[in-house]
Amino acid sequence: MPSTKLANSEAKIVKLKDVALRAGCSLATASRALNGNPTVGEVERERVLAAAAQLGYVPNNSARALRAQTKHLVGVIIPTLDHAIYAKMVDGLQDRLAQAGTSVIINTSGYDLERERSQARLLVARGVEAIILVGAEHQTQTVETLARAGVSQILTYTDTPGDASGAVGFDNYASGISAAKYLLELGHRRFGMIAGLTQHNDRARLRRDGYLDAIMEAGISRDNVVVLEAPYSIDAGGAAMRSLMQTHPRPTAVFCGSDILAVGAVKYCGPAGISVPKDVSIIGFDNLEIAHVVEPELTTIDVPAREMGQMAAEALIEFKKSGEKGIVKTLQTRLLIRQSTGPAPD
Amino acid sequence: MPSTKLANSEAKIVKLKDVALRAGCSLATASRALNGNPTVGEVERERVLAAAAQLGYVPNNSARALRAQTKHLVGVIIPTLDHAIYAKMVDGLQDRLAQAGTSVIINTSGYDLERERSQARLLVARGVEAIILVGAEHQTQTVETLARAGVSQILTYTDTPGDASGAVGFDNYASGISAAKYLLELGHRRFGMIAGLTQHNDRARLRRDGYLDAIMEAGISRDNVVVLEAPYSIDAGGAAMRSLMQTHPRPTAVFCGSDILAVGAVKYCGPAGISVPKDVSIIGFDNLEIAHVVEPELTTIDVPAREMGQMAAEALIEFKKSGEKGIVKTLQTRLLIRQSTGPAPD
DNA sequence: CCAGCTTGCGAAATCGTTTTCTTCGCAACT
DNA sequence: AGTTGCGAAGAAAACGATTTCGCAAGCTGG
Repeated sequence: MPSTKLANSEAKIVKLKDVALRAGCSLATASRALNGNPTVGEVERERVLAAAAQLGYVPNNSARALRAQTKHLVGVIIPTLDHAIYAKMVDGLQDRLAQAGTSVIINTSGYDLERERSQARLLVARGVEAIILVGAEHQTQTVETLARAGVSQILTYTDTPGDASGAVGFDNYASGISAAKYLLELGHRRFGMIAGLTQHNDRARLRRDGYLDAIMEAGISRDNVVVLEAPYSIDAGGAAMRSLMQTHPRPTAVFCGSDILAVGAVKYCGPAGISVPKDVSIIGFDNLEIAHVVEPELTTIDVPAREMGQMAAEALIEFKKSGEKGIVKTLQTRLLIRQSTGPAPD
Repeated sequence: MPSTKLANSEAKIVKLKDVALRAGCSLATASRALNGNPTVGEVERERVLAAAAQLGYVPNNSARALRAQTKHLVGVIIPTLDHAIYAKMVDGLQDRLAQAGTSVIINTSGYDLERERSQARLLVARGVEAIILVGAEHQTQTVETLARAGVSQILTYTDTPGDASGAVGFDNYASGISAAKYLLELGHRRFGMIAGLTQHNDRARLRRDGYLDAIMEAGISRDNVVVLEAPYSIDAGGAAMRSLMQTHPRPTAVFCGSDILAVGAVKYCGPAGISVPKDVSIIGFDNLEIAHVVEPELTTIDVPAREMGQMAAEALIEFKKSGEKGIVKTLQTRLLIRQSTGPAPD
């Protein structure tokens, strides 16, 4: 019944038919003109384009998708938008995909792979053509659901695609190694690490393993390195640092799995009478803005998050064209030396 | 052919017709059964549901959306995901909307209203049923496009809905006043402000105006307050602070339109030999994480960003039910007094 | 000058649902 | 008995685009 609602009095939606009418041609021609089909003449095309512009025509995507079987829609599932590192990645992704006329639906899993799975299913129902995930570790059900629905997957923050269509990221393990090497060069011999929670998080795990392996490699005894885990929050980082500083002998260098943790660690030291970097060196990860704000400024490993998002978008586009699985784009992380690290105390 | 299914290369898509066939009923009945329409008998419904489950039926969202004109899809356009304040808002929004079975498409405008307009068009084309915008100032074309497409609009970060369907936010003007009042109470008489770029940004403008008006109200001469504008970045905040500190006589209190700017300001002071808060008091806005990290910790105005997102979601749901335009939900900002403010120097 | 090709365009089929319209049967009322 | 009312379910009409097919010119080459 038309009388039920009359909130929007003038809500006339302009359809392709209206455009065609205005341009004085058929629906078919209008459609072709707008889609850049070369079989339509120059004059006619101009007329259609002009009409569309004048009327402010916006094509109905559902109809288009229904008929043409292309939705120009991808989903992304990240742990949380709260952390700048993921927000930046999504920003880059979104930016690049928008240029290709593709929209992005975002879901957050809160580091919970179970929730990730249900989000994935939801996205499939929504008809996304592809999905962007973080990390290499996922439930087999997630992967299967996606594969069965013919949804291609791009992994980020990792350089090992596994069964996915592609991966865009960096070598977490190597990054851990580089942190260790730098600290070893500075003469440190007793190490600590505040890792993110490694369960169901391959990135946190690999950073830790790289760090540990490089230290072992240098002939340091496993007794001289203490590893703690903490959820990604400043407070948790501070708490972990406290535990670390209570061990005897205490480490002179601490590598943190994220700047968030590192900031917590640094902030703990001041009031506790521990000097950074004189008494203890601290390295972060991600190169967030806060790394620059905290005192002393944080030595950290820079992760090009925005580029990663952009390149993920490109990998996706590339994959859709070529159909070749296993595209890998590796980005480089860089150790940024600032003020939170220094030579080992005597 | 009776061969049930090829491995997983070419999975046959099961349509409603298949379900109906299997359940031995018509399309219409199958549709009704699946949608919980009460006019279908118990027995029939069970049969349809069973058939759908067995076949692993997933409705084609495009077709459904096309016919039923409901996509369970909303768009949000924010300036950038880079700033935690917006990321948090989106996070809250997404969270709450997901519970209602609605997905969110995110676009970023980079504080550019022109880009916002084109993003809006894109979202309309995608068929979003509503759109969430930031602030009250938008191009008339944006508003028109949305109105014409029958897309409801919810504004955030503002409490004045204008022509939109609703607004969820806070009183930027009043927040500016409260900052000024607090500084006046502390005895300050010469004021500075580092505002965000106020062009096309009503929020930045209102905060500034509230601040200024409250100061004037207290009988302070306009000569004793200097207002600068800066893009939202730490460096720009620092640069603005430098300019501010070079005026004579220089302000003893500075209000910044964002914590980002305030952090830049605070960071500038240390090396410049200016003590915060002894020589100059600084107030931020947003209560970002960095406000807590910088030394001294920042007095700031807390903006409940995540709640704002959640409430925007609720406003939207409410609006869809009632159809009443002009829902306004006002949130309270709070002045959080920390260490970057103190009594005016003698 | 005509067969054969290309080009430009319109009519109509199509995508997979939801929703209206209709029909049918049966119980209940006048 | 005839009519009405009602619940359940099927047939067919939307929804708004794209795409297939076919037709009518306008060429070209033999």
